[in-house]
Amino acid sequence: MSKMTGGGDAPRVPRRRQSVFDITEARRRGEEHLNKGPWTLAEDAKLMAYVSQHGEGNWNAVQMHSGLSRCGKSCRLRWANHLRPELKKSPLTEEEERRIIELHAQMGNKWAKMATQLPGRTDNEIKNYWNTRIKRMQRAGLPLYPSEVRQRVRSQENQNMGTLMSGDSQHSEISQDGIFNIPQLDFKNYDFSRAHAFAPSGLDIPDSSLFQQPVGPPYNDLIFFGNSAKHLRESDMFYNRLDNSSNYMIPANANYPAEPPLLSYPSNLPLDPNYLFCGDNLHGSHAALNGTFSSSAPIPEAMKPELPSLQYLETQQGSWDANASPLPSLESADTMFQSSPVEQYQSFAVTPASDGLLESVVYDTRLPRGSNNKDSLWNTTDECMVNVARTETEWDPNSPFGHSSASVHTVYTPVSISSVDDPHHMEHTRADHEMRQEAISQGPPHVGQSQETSSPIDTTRVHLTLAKAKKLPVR
DNA sequence: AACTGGGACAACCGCCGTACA
DNA sequence: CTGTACGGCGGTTGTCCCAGT
Repeated sequence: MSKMTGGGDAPRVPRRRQSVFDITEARRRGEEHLNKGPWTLAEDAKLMAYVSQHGEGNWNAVQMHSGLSRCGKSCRLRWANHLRPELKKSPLTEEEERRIIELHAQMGNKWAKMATQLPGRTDNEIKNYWNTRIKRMQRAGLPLYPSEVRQRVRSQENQNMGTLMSGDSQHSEISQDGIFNIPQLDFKNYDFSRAHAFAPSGLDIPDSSLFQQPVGPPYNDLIFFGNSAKHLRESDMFYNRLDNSSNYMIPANANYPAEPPLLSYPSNLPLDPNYLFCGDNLHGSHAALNGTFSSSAPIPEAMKPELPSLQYLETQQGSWDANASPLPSLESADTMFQSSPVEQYQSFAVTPASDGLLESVVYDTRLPRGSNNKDSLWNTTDECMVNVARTETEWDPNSPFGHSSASVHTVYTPVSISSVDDPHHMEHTRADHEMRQEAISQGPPHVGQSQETSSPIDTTRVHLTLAKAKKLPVR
């Protein structure tokens, strides 16, 4: 796997963190005498002795019975992650790595659940592995999931969508959790030791798949773009693909600079899945299909991409309609901004891929100024404004599907089923709106102008999340 | 040799659900 | 029904080690 895993056999000797306050500090501050930071061998011994005598659980009693100066939480964590005898201390095997990816594709950031499928492995271990993987892939501009996974997911999503649209809940893949179940993914043929092998495949989507899906399976092709040009350039294959495939990342009418545009994907970039759907009235889809890239403008709110499992956000019921045009008409750039101000957003975003799958997402493009083509946002501004249909969004760049139940429930405001005309909704979004207006006001003139026009359809954005109802926030 | 960046890992924090008084 | 304690979970941060420059 990586350079560090080789030494996994020799557990690192815990060292005291310099930043954690120690016992004396705690005393000085009059706080309870509870140790923090790395565990010592003596502490481990005490904890193990306690557990062997009293069993697991009742962790808050550990301090009392064993004399450990650790809070119950800390004890539980230490036991669960390090001292349990059944834990594997060896580095993750390739098979385990496969399994993790597979599981993540199925359940998103459900580390604990994933851990139950990987005997001897802890949620923390899996989480760390995944987070490292994300960074690595992002840096290299590679998709998180092997092409096999994406393809399978895509086909599965098509099936799911078909089922959804037909209203045949009996055959739906939706589980009781409100999450789509997808079949086991076969990683047998995937060579994890050669991650670059699938770099091109991440972009290797048949043209036919780009626009012919009535409803874009949200996010199958998750591609990370490094934060820096340096990183992006490291991926020659990716670059070549960029150059050669106008259907992809580059708008057909874009004027290319002498060198390919530099793309990056801010790690905190919020992306709106809505954006990715190919409904007629989804502005985002316009942008996507127009190949419009977004700017690297600062995002008004700090948002983090979260990770996913298979969930569908319904942006518009209509967009799921089979009659919905899979290919939004090409419109002028101005059209892209004609949505309710509430949902105007200075953008970032666009999805290259409009295969509807789109995780292929990218941002922070640097475009040539002074282009000739006025119809192209690319050419009218290098700080492209894209209407992002969102209220609050967290985008999950890690999943082939987009949002996890967690992300869905934490991210999407429950405007569900209500329109923005709803007073409550308006109230909720006012703050956002103000911030966004401020940001938008800095945009190109034509953008601000178009804000005044509100498209009715935009005001009825339904976020139908399939997350557990109990998870939905009550606001 | 020093510096830097990335990876691995450990641990903490905050939130949430559940059990129980 | 309510408040509290506890445990679980996911996100984040801090530290160390190693390799490359």
